[in-house]
Amino acid sequence: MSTDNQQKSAAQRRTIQREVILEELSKLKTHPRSDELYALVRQRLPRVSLGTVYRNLAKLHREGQALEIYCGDFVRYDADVSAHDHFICRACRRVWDFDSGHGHPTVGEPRSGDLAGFVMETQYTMFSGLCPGCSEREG
Amino acid sequence: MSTDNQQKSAAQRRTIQREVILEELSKLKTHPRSDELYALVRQRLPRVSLGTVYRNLAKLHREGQALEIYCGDFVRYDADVSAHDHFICRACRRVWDFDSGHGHPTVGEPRSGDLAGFVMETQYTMFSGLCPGCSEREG
DNA sequence: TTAAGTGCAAATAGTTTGCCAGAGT
DNA sequence: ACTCTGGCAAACTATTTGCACTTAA
Repeated sequence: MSTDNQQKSAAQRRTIQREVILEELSKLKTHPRSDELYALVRQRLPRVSLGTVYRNLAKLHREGQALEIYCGDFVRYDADVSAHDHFICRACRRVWDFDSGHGHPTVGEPRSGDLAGFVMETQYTMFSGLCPGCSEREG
Repeated sequence: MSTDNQQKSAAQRRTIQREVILEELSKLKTHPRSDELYALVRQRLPRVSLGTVYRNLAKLHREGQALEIYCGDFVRYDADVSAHDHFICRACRRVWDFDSGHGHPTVGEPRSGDLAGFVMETQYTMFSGLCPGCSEREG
């Protein structure tokens, strides 16, 4: 009886804010924090609020247009949603893209019987250690 | 000239608090949050404070006796520090141990030249999706 | 027209920290 | 004794949310 085939997802409106947020995020390879991205977006939209940045990042993440990287203290964002992993420096906490070299094996059925029933959707590997700069500094 | 061969790490004192915290954490396979662990420890040490739980968990983590699992909203802890990965349910946010089946390949030299200089220390894979209970509920 | 989205500010909540008393070695 | 630790409460900070106003469709 309904005219749309979408389950019931509310209509999405195109806004300059979301557009600029995704554009600025896409320019970066640095996996910015929300406040770093906020500063950039503000240069183009001086009246934008941090709340809007958060709301749109969450939306972009839900739609699969952005990755959320949990770093403990905060979240970093990445507009590159292709299959890749990350390296986080334990000293400076910056994040790099990292191609682990063993690819992204798709996990089929888990081997142990007691894992039956789990629906696997995503997987991703986090590497950590020291980046070149910090490894020099720390010896 | 110094009598100890430790670099300068302050003397570690053995305290009941840390002992109980590690004991309770070790009993669990549920990767508790700090507040869940706090509730358990409190049953044995009613006057313990949440700050103490946090301080000791951080200490245990530094010493390699506990894992910190970043779940976005909060941190979960695990006393099993052997090589294993985790599955997090995106609906109920609970965490399970998960043996991915492809082991923990040690990453040798990164293949791309521009990754030279990175010191790799740890790596670990996070799986996510729906647990059996939530997958039933959500269809 | 109308409801999704925004700006703003206040509220949340997990975690950290300063301070002084208490306990391990 | 000498200091690392703990208890307590206040502080911090990343993130979320309520509300009235805008604006895309």
